[in-house]
Amino acid sequence: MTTPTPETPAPSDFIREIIADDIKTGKHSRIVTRFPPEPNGYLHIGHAKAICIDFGTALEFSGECHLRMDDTNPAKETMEYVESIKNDVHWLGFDWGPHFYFSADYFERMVECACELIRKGKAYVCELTSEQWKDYRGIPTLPGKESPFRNRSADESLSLFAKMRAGEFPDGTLCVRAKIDMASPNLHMRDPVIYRIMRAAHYRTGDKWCIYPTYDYAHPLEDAFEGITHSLCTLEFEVHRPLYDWVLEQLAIAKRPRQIEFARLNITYTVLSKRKLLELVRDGYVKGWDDPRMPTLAGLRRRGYTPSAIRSFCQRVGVTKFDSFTDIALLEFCIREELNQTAPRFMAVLDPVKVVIENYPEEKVDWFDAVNNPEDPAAGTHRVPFSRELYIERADFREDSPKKYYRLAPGKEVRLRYGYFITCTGFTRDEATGQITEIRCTYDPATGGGNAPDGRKVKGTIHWVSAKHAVPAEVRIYDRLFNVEHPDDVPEGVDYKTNINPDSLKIGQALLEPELAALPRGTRCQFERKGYFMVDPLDSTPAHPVFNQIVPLKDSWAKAGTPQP
RNA sequence: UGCCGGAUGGUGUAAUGGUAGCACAGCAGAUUCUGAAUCUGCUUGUCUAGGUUCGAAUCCUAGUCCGGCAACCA
Repeated sequence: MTTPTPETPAPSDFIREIIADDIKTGKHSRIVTRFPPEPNGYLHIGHAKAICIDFGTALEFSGECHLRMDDTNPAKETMEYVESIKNDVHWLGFDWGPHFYFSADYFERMVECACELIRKGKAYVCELTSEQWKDYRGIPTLPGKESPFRNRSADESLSLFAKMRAGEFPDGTLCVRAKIDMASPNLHMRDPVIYRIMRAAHYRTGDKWCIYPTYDYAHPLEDAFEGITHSLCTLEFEVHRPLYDWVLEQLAIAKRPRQIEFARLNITYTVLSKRKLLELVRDGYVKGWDDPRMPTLAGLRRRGYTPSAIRSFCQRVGVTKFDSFTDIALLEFCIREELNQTAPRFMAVLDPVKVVIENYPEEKVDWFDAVNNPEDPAAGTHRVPFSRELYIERADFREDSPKKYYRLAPGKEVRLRYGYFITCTGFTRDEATGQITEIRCTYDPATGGGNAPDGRKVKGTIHWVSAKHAVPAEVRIYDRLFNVEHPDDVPEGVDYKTNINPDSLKIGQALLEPELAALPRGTRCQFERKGYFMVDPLDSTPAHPVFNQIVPLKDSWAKAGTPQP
């Protein structure tokens, strides 16, 4: 198994403590974990947490982690999902080596185990319909009653089970139940179904089977077959643990894996349920599983998130049994933290307004050196052209000039980054729309490159592009998909989709400095003073560059509630 | 009114009977050719009530609140 470089020294948590203890006491000499997704959807950031726990702990303890498709329900599973899962786990930075498995490959062994349970009097074929079963099962506060088929002979059950497998009964008629305890306060122990009849083509086994094991029965077996030592899963399986243990006990399996549960990830302003994500894709609320607004790994990847930033996030989130809600600001922090160190800087104007430098010659062009990354001197510099007509950000000019405002305004001087100091001498406005159409300035020829020989300071530095060198590009500005912290938190009868943010995608035309327009697909960079962007890996072409905003830069000026003086 | 689990600042997470710490967020200031980054400082917390103890977030008792569980889903 290969490893991503650890972001920080190994964290500790209650699961790692258990494992460390198991090694110390000699219970296990080598640990084996597994990540067992059902291939019925794309992996999302919640899975990333589980992957980091499953693969991460195995790695730290020099063990191994298996990737297993938990495909016991053919109705919802497809090969497309299998491929996407493998791709995403790999992309995140983890490697399962030769340990890639399918539950479906264990079906034969599982049937043998079921027969053994029947022979031992621990399971039986039941003919109650699921409707009827509701009465027998009882409710949490009252015990259930036993199925009339519960005490039929093992031989009879065995024979019926064989016929079930042979396809002699319609879907949903007979089933195999574990014989446990109809009075158990834990509903999962009231003779749960372990095999059901379901005629559905399985993406891996085709039409070979018409009976399929249920999760509760299959999972402990798969874990045992693979020699898993620690079976890590989310909290909702906690009440299933007695059943997990029961199955392994009845079959007298010597080396029994231990199931340990941790809290699943929740993040503000997003939903992390496969059902809902599928709905967003299927009903066109987003443009696919890899829509950059989606919390799927495919979406985050397309957006420009890095595997290491996601791993860093998962580590910062921690591992506990407390059902928590993590602030999406933490995820944004993680990607900014990394990109600040690694992303080259360029200038791009997203909402352009023209500036004319009145005292700058018509045909002249200056080429200035721009630092690629102030955090990394080794990244070098690149050249940026300056000429008489420029574009600056509309928001970097105001007619009035409130206190603490140090961008461009009539009579005020600012620095054009890496260029000259300019002073605004006037502007024209379209009277019909009220929009500023052109800003007039003069420049100080002594300030080339952005430094004043007389040592005078300007408080404001703004970015710009030379009009005649500017390259137009499409920019996609993404915002959170939901406009409330807890999109799922809706009153009875209200759908979570009413919380969808209608402005989660804004497409604009930006003007880029020439070098920026030449970056290859998939390149991450910073638009100075705006944010981190990535050249879209699919849609961008040299003739039509497309940039996705990964995350904006923090903006304390905007936060100060600025627009108002 | 059943079973299982959980409760530490706004959020997430440490402290395993001995000074409640870290991160994110927020707020101030310094610095800055990115109102970014960086640096400094600050605000805010042990669910409640009893008990054990020299000493309790931690142990005990009783409550309160929150989450999960009644698919032939996983």
